Amino acid sequence: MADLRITALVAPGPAALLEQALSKHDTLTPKDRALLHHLPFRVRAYGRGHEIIVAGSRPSESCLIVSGFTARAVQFDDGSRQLTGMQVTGDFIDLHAFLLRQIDHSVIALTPCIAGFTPHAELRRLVAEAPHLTRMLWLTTVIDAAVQRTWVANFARRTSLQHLAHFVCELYRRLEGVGVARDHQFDFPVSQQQLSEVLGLSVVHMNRTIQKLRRSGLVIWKANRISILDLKGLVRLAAFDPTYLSLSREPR
Amino acid sequence: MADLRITALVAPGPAALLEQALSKHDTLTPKDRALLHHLPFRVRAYGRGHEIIVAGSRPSESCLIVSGFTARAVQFDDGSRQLTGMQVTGDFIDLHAFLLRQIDHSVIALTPCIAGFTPHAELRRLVAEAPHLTRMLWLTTVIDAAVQRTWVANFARRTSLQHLAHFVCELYRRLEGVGVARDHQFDFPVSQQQLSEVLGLSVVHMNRTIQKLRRSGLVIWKANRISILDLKGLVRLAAFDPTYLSLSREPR
DNA sequence: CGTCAGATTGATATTCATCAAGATCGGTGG
DNA sequence: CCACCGATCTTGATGAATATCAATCTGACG
Repeated sequence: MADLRITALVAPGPAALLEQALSKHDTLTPKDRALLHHLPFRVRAYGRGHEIIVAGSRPSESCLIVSGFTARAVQFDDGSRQLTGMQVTGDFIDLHAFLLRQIDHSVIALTPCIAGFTPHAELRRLVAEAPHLTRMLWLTTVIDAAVQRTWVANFARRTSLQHLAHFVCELYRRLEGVGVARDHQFDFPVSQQQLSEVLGLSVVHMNRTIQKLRRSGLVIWKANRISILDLKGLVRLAAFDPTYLSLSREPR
Repeated sequence: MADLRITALVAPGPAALLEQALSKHDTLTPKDRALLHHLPFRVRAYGRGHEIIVAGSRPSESCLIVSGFTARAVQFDDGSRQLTGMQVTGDFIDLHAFLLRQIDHSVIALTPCIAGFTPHAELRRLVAEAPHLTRMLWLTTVIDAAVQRTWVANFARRTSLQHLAHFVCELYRRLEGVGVARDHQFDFPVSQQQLSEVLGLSVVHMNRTIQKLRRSGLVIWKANRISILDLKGLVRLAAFDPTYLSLSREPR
């Protein structure tokens, strides 16, 4: 609890993070920014492996990641699960439930996480009053979908090595955008077991694919830290084209 | 051209289809319906294989499918492509471009298609004036994303037979919802080549997987028509749970 | 009847899952 | 300090799933 309070003082709060994230896509008016900063956020911390959003539930709040790595999880009958996407600092991960009502998947904390929650009633007010901000929030869900489209293509047509390389490229770009990665390096405290659930591989094959990527000399990956030595080479290997992340600032 | 005019007379127009599609998720007010029917739609026909939306372009209109099957396509450098989703009658497939500006993928006609286009300026007006309708349109993009999440899970964790079975289940549910399928049957004039691009398999393996599904006795699949003999069995094989399609009508 | 696209079959190579067994490392109690 | 433990990472061996290559078959249609 003491921990939490300190973090809240040192790091930007949910509203500031959201402002930063949205600003990557379009310029916000002073009125937009004011509205964002009036959104009330309840902040909560989660331990590794905890369920932040429970599949099948009907939340009355939507959730924004303040720090840590989370993943969307689809449960199977046999108890196994597939992680279908990763979210990082600044991602407003749960606008879905605002519209879906009943949420079809879980969101779990891959690492210790801090999340902020804001009531659907507030979002509803925003939609009624602030068309531009509404489009911006809508945009984040559409980009989320674009990322998933890319993931489908990766699963279907790329080798495991290319898939992993693409994953690293995407992660770096997204983390860089929120200031969590720089100089081609970032912390990635996610186990190979967890990563295998993201990439849909067995743990053994995940391990061998990571080793292959290491031997390629494009990255150094050890002790929960990834350093990209040759970003151009990695991008070429992954056939990574960041268009789908919509990282240009333009009128929306 | 004559063909097109006849179709427009016989079949429901874009606005009526959109009304029907949105009504699956929530009750529309008379005002909502009036606004929808005031949306101007430009209607156009496409031949098999034609590109309805071109990747990288910046459309000024958004597109709704009036009839036929379309797919989103991600192009690779080597000229091959992966189809990352299928759209059917009533799907407002291109709300994305309204927000993304530059569209990151193509949409192609898998069969002869009719599409309706409405200007972004009209949608923008709608967002400013009709909060409920805005949420409903937003909802359709979020459901689209939910479908893609499910696809990721299918690619990652299911056998090709289960994947195919899941695809048939989803397709039937969606076609049934817009009145294009009934009595556990529907036309599906898509070649195995095209389907292999959807499921991410080689054509040969696609063919063998279809044969396996036929031999299971759960479906009859010939001459571009699919008849589901044992829907329960197919659902069990596919582990199909339609929650992600959000087909319940409730306040959104 | 010839042609062509689509569907099918057989043979072989590659990728990946699975099972089983170490190796490494940080932490913990004696 | 050391022995032990559990979690994580790594390695080897084997079989199943899938891609690839090369034919052949089928039906629609001019």
